[in-house]
Amino acid sequence: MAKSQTGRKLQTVRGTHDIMGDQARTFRFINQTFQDIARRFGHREISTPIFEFTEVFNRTLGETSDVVSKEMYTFEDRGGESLTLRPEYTAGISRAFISNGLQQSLPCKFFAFGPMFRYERPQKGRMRQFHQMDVEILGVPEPQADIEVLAIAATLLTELGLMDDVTLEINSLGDQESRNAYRDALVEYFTGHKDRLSEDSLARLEKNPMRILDSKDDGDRVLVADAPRISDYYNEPTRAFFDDVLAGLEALGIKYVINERLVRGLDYYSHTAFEFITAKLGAQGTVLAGGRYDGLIEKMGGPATAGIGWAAGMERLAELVSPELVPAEIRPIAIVPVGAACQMAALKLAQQLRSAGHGVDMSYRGNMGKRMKRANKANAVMAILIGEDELARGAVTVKNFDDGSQTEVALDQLMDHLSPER
RNA sequence: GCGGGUGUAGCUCAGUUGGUUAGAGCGCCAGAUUGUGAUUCUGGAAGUCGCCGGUUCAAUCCCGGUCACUCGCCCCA
Repeated sequence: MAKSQTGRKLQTVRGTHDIMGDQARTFRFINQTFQDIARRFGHREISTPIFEFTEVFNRTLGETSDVVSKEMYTFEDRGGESLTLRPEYTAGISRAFISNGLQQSLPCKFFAFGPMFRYERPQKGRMRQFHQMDVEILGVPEPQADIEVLAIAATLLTELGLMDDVTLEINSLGDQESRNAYRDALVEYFTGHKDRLSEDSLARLEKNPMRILDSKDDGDRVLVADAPRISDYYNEPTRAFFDDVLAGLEALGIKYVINERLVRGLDYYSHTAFEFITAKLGAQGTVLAGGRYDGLIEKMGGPATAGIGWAAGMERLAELVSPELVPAEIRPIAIVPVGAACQMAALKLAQQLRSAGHGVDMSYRGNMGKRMKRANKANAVMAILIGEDELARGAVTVKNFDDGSQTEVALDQLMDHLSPER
């Protein structure tokens, strides 16, 4: 292993990775599929800075959330400002909405992607720098937005060939009134059973009681089984809203499972919350998740604006996507000059073909045999051999690498000869 | 932040009950083949056995620490 001058191993920072080779190709495929779909749904790209003033995140995500309390990459810049590398996209997009006065142009439909940063213990499907794709609709309080956003998700997972690997779990956290009523009931119930709660859940009871519903502790699960159910606390508007969302999913043929214990980690959610979950990734089964956050923008100091969106983890998706679906790199045409005298002619031809849109590979040194080897390694479709003999006749030799066949083609007919191949 | 597993060549892995020159396959480079690749044959380069310390006449092997990876918990995409 190579070492730096300080004698330390030259390696990436824990939980970060170089993305290259097949993984880079898979990422590109996923991202292009995502962007294409988002545009079809009328979403526009937004790209916000990778870091923001720290308040942007700790105000919106909730002081007690794990992300804020222990996972943020926060640092002071040279001017003494506290800045934070973004741990998720919604807060930054909401900030951008306010900063740019976009209430003038509601509704706003955005898509975004890029790296996120969370200081966590790395695990399968969990890194300190990871990549998300994100979709948001701002300014639509109607359930139609929930349905649309879920339709984008379902389309994406379908086109990535993952719909069979994944289950959509959905829940309604209710509006403020329903949520508060339920929360109170939960606290009362669990407080009555304090002695039987796990240590973790005792802490949750203080910080975020709804999290107890998610506990993996066996003792907690027994208690949770008899805990009050959120659906019993829905008020009429909440019930009607959730029913509309579910009816929309049914109309679109999107299968779902209602999970009344599904809660989200970040404070800003209300009404719809959902996760697409897979069993194929070990402990990190959530591949795409989101929900409604109607109060967030107002809480940040902007105009009261409804919002709903989701984020999907690229690394997690990439682990699931079948390699056959990922487009192969384009196979280049190799240009092989035979002898130094043909170097310039080869260079010109390469430029000509590249300008015409062909992928062209030309190696930098070596005799013909070497260059042929190199061309083969580059997975070229064919080699164009340029030698003095052919050149004198105004022609080149075209060799097909797949069947080994070889023909002489006049230079002025070369473009036509190549076009059917591309 | 907590617990388990792992760390030998670019990659996948053998191996040494502690002993002097640490191996294989793949890959890479070169030659057979200076106007023909993929096949075949021959040769070569490449390792401070993750790092630091301890035990020992002797450590890649045993012990401690550390770093990284990995699996799980917390939490999350």
